[in-house]
Amino acid sequence: MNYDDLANLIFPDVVDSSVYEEKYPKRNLKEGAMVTRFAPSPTGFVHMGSLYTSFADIRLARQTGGVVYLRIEDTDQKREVEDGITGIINDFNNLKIYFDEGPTQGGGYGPYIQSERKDIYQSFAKKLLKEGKAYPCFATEEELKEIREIQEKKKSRIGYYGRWAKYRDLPVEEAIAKIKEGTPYIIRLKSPGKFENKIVLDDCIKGKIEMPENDMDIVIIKSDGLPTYHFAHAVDDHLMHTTHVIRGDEWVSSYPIHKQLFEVLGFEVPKYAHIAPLTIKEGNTIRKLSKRKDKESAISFYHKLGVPNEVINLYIATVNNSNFEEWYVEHPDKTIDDYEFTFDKMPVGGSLFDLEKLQSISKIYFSKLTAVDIYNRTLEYAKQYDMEFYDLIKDDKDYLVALLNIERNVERPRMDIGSYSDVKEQFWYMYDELFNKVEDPYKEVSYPYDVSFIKDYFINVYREEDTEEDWFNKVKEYAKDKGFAINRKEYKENPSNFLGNIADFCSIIRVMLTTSNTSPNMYDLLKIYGKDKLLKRVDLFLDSINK
RNA sequence: GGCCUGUUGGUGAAGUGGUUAACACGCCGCCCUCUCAAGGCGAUAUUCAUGGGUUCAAGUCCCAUACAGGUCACCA
Repeated sequence: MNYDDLANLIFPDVVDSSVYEEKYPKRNLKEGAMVTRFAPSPTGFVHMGSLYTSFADIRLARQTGGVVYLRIEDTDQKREVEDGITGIINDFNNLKIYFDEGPTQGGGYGPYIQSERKDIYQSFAKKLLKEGKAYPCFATEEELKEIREIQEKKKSRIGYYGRWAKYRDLPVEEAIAKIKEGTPYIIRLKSPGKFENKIVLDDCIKGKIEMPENDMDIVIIKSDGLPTYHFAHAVDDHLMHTTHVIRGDEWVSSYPIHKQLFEVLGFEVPKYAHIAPLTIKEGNTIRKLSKRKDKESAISFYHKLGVPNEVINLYIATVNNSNFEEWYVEHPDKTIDDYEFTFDKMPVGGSLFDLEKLQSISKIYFSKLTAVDIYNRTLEYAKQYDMEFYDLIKDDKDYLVALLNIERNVERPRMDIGSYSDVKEQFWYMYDELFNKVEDPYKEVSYPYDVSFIKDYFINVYREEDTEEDWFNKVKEYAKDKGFAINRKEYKENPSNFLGNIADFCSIIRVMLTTSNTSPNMYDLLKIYGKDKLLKRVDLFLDSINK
């Protein structure tokens, strides 16, 4: 009896691994081209964290003329979520993020879903079995628990290794006999490593990290016949010819296992880049952004808010490469695709997720769009999230476009819109349907003097056809007549001589129309709103504050 | 507990032995201005976690301590 017998008993119907080596030849790419992959497990939807990692995968592959593919890691059937796979694929499609190869588009190195690669993993497991580099382990759950308890008591390292690995040196005959009896088992690696030895991970982002060599006899094939993450990683990334494994840094500590697995299998070890996660502050503790706990993690959160995908992308680019933001400001006409991302500019520690920063990026983004563009996108957004607003704007494009154009086509446009929902927020008062719904819109407003003259102003002075200059001259003239100072200095010198200054006068008009002390350029607002409606609003205003 | 990583202003951060310690967000002040936003000017770190050391020179290198994070599954 020898290892071959054991291997054939366990995997009788599996082809030789050399078949796969031939089937998946080295990729024909130019020097320096990176092959990367994004490899999620299908446990839910695409979230900020996935986007963050996949961003690096995609950018780096594209900018080196390489290949980026999507691989679904569904070897844990317990965690399986209904529609997990299609969910992820749809999310990426909706975000207009495309991979060169993957479950839907195919490619020469598939299948791209791990559960469909069972035979491949088993073939390589059989190879290791034959070579005596792996073995069946019959330890029961209780046995493993017992080992751990003893280890804890003795304060030694926890795990299945060395002398604790009781089935490691079980004679082949006995193993075969046990299997024939029907004893349940799994396949473990017979680790050739020693804990005392040091290995070095030369990480593309974090630099050199020294770690002890792996000596754990880790599981490679589970009782359901599927591989563990570690084993699948080695086999897949070898066969798919990944050059750079880009993944979350929670994997750093399993690097010794992975390096050993590649070596035992006779594979070339790929390069690794461990990305620090996006983190969030909860009270005083900082933790990884969680797709379960944090609303900011869900892409739908931004969609509901009306933040465009491009902005999410810009934010991710900003966090991903420390120099991107500065570059982007200096090159306003360029896009993310023009920037060259590098590993050494990626953050080593975790970066705190900052919604405020995202909003600021969004405002800059919006300030570069045309009014028509914003209108169209807002319409689309409102159709999905705000039917009331949709109905108001769908048939009167010109009106909203005119509003959006206020102070837009200038060298330094306004930056007060950071999302599609901000559009309504910004201009709601320009829609009587919305305004009339507000109960007592002027309840915070009061004046130390009678402002009834404002009606007179609108009836007798205000004219829609005036130019901005004429309009303001008339405002000044009128305000002066009513006892307001028309220049700031004059007022500052002698405030008691006046009812207020010109700003106070304008504020009455502004508050009347918008209920607020802040708004875009008033001349434009008044003109767009229209004199007839203004006269009605004035009545409403005066009635309300004179109550 | 073992192994690994990180700690620079209110926040995110640049920084790889010699700089006035970038930049961005925020906040504050002034200017401009009908308001706000934008813009302009300026302020915002006596302690680059703490303590030692190496060096002519240390945020940058070494050691210790503290704190934070990751990881030690038939989960990925």
